[in-house]
Amino acid sequence: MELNERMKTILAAVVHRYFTTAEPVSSAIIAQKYHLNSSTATIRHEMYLLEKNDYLWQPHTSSGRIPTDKGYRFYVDNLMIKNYLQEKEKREIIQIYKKSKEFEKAMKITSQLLSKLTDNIGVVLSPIIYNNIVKNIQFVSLGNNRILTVIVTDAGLVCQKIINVSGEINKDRLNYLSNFINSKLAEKDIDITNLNNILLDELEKVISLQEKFSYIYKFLEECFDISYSENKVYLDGRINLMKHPEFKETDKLNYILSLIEEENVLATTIRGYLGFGKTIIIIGKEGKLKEIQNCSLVTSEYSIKGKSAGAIGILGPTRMDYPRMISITEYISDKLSEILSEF
Amino acid sequence: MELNERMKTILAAVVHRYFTTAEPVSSAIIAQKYHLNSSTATIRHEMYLLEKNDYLWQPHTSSGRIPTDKGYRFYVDNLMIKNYLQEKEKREIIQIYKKSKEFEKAMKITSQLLSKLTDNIGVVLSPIIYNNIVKNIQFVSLGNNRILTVIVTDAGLVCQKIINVSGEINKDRLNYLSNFINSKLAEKDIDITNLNNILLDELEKVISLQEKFSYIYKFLEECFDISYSENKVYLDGRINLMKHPEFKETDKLNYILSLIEEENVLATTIRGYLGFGKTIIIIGKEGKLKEIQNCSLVTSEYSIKGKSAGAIGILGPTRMDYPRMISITEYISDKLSEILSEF
DNA sequence: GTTAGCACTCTCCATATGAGAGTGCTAATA
DNA sequence: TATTAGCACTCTCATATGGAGAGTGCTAAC
Repeated sequence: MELNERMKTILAAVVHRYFTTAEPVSSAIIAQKYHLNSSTATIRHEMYLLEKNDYLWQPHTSSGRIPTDKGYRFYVDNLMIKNYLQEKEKREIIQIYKKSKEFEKAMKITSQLLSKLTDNIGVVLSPIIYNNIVKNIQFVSLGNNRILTVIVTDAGLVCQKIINVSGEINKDRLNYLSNFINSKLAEKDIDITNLNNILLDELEKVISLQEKFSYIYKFLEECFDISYSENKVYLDGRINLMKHPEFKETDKLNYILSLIEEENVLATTIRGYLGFGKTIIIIGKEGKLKEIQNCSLVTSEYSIKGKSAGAIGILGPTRMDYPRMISITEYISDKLSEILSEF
Repeated sequence: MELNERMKTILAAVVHRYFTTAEPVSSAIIAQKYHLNSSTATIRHEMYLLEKNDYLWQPHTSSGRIPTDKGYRFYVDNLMIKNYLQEKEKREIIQIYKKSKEFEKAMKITSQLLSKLTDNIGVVLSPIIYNNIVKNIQFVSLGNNRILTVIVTDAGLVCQKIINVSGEINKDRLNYLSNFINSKLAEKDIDITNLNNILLDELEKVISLQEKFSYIYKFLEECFDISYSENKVYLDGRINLMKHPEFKETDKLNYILSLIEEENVLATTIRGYLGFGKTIIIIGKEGKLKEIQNCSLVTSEYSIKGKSAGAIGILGPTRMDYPRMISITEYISDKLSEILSEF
């Protein structure tokens, strides 16, 4: 069924009013506050039709209406008016980012900003570096048979890993190995997923058979292991959920937070939406995770030097101010892209 | 007033029963379950005296009794029977720690273990390195005028920091500087707080006046800045609070969690108790933070190679199984000490 | 010093009641 | 045909009421 103009106006009004008050919206309120030139009876009739078509629902007969997931979806896709952050807000965000001279800090600040500005949960996925070309690998001997391996990629990402070796590696040998590796990296572009394949092959040509079966080879294998690129998740503002009346009951809250505590599940879900567009909005049951079926997720990709690197997002009740959530998420992801590209 | 034996037994019984059921404890229950050879009337009389002396209180006349902070304190100091973890539990903990080949992971696992085993919030403070002697400082050039500085201490702690330099530093010069610094470090023991004082003085003798006023000197200053030793806090199990009936009401929960979200406040508080003994127990209002006045904190120091390095702890309602909380916290802090010492 | 007995207090739960908000339906109207 | 006024009906929510049950405090007796 095609919605007529009045129905669209009413739907938008219900979404807006419900977001504002968190109470079912009555026909009278719409007539009063949204200046439709129709009587409550007419509005009621339209609402009845909207309900029959699954855009609205009632908690019980004789109560006002609440948007369904479908209602929200229609609103987001067709009715919502894009919101732009005020210049003042933008300046404040930039100001806060000035403190982040460091990668970890930038991630943390981002999740804090998201949660503070939206009163929801802020989520930041650390950059994935799979598609990054490795520019340089260095070894730093820390003593006690520990070696710090530092990998620098073309996008400027730095990955570190301390490796415990089961025997001593001579300093000169370590230097030789690192020089050899870096000369190979200079010769051809190798991305981080292929380190193991390509470099170990090359190294086999220059290391002795004895070394090949010793801890030195084991060490090299561990160096090139892609588990560098840990899926780190930065979460902030879990408490914010409690501000929303839909989570007044501790059970519901508990249910959601149990998912949140398992940071990885949420991260994997968000990664699953990567590549489908700059900003993705998942409303209620559209998502697969049953713990957050009365929540919506607004995610936005960020990039480093033009390469898509990760995503940030906010998680809150389906009853949210979508235009604002989207503008905040997008603006922050743009800023984060800029900052990470400068690092 | 000196408590007689029966009063002590009754107090211990009330603490135990109240911990188990979270309901005010009646005289009848104590007579039944704790095999005192006295009638309920007698027990009631003793409870009346305990209440008059501030060891117990009643939510209302004609309800059972609940321990006060003073009651818990007396129980912890005088009545409680030390609890030892079962061998099976110890093995499980050791098993889980086997996954932690890495510093960050060890910290995270520790906070998870604490929260899972105690059903409370697990807190882990990262090691402070102030009293550590610096063994070695290395510079790794990352390109784009970024230099990774790695400091290794005698306890084996590794601190890293990426520094953005405002101009290029010649590779040989960087090598010279690092060699010079390391030779000085070998000559005398310098702890991390004194890096700035001692090394900059020494360096002034070997760098040119031009360098002294350039970005190179600035870089060195930043290298030796002790902000390396960031007070990182690992928190786990915020949801656990909700399992406890005392936090059923969202307001109370909110109040506490607002503190928890400010990780640093909690960290600073715990640091404040460092040095007063291996295990410190703060019950209810004994603590200064008003947000957690109906909570108790059990903290235990851990060390690295015999040097006190930091603390772990659990935070939960004052109504907790103190003997078990203590044994878990202590056992885990010992294991953590071992693991960090091996790194 | 201890205890049986009992009146008294307070909570908690189920039930009842009425006001208020909002709808659905119908018949009248433009 | 679309819109609207009017009204009966439904459901929630806040408040009041009463009775059962748990537990105490007190007193008198042992």
